Amino acid sequence: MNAEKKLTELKREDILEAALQEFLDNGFRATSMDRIAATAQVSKRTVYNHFQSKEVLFQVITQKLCDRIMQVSEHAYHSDIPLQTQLHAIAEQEMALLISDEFLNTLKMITAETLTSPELTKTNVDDFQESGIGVVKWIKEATKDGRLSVTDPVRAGKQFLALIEAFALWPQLYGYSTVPKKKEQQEIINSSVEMFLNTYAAGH
Amino acid sequence: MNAEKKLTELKREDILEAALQEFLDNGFRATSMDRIAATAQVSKRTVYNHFQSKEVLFQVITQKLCDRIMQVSEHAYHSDIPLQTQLHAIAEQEMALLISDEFLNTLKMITAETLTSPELTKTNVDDFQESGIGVVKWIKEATKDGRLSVTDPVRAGKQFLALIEAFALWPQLYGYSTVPKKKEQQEIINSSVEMFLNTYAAGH
DNA sequence: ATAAAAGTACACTGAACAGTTTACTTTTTC
DNA sequence: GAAAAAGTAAACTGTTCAGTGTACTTTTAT
Repeated sequence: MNAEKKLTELKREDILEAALQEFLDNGFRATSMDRIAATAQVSKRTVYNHFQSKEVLFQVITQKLCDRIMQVSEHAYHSDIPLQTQLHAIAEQEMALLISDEFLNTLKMITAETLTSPELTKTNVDDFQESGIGVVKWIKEATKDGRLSVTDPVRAGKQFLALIEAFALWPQLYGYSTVPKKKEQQEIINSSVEMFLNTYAAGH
Repeated sequence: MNAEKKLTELKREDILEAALQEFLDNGFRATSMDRIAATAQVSKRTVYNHFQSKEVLFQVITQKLCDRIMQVSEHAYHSDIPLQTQLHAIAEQEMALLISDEFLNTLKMITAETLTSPELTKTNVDDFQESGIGVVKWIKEATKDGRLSVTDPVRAGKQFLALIEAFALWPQLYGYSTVPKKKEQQEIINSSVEMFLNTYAAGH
């Protein structure tokens, strides 16, 4: 018996790590099980001993990635702090997530697979869909507190995030723009907060 | 000689039509040249006589699609019509494009290929990138006319479009929402116009 | 009418790749 | 230390598919 971990456990981790790398780099179709085995320095048979099929391996990996990334950002509402300040913090947190390599690479992979074989990524897309929930909750609380005037909090939340994603997500997904610099990030956030409050702050 | 068109021209069109159908339905990778030939009712050799390779055929087709779809929507500025009215019309036109089957299917295909083989769709993505230009021009004119107060027209344009795309594009791309109903479309447009003018109309 | 151009059918090459089988070795467990 | 569990290497099956070669027929141009 090994003082550390069992061999079979180590092998499993090697496979997961290699597959993660390969899938992120090349996507599902373009990644071969032979290559995963080689990268993991493991025989192909061992890969199949741990994972029934390429599909299963892919799903295990994307689920892990989504779990790690999709800690639905909760944004505590504070009745004693200016809305502008709070929204600024929310925007910064959301943007930090969007521009992280980890998030973008995962989204790229899942997007590609969603558009070619939706079944493969069903649960992952469901995860992404729920990402805006934290903001919506914050908006509801600020509304209940009388400081926002919002009739459709889900729509308002989507709008706020859309203003950020337009600069910090979609252009990067398509590769026609790189991650905005710090100064530009601040401008985007300021402008988004301003637009949101101009429309939704209570008392005009 | 034929009174109509030469056979070779007809064949070429049959191939393009079949390939368009197959690529839109199944994407680049999942479409085989054998299948295109069968659908076009043409021998595979003929396909290769007209198009050097699968890549070339794909690029010809995506370029045609983009040309048809990307008639950069020009929006004439009228100094004698309320901005709200004009923006409403602009939003309606943009939304009509986004929710059209033709646009969405093309975007799905090009997105999928962009994320797996960027070289294959380079020029297409460049096209999409320019799509917001019409709105930006309108904003510049309204600003010059003193009715908008906008320091960064490109950013303002992206923001306006983002507010629409958040409801009428991205959810449909990922398949977690269907095209909004007429009534919902109007609400989205009204809200987008309102947000935009609340921030950018001249004189607060 | 005839030569050149284009099309057809179909067999073929060569590569990639998911997943299996086999015969053997190493690690773990009791 | 022996049985069972896990790993290994490598060959193999079966399939898909881009692209070619060939021998033949149809269309078009002059």
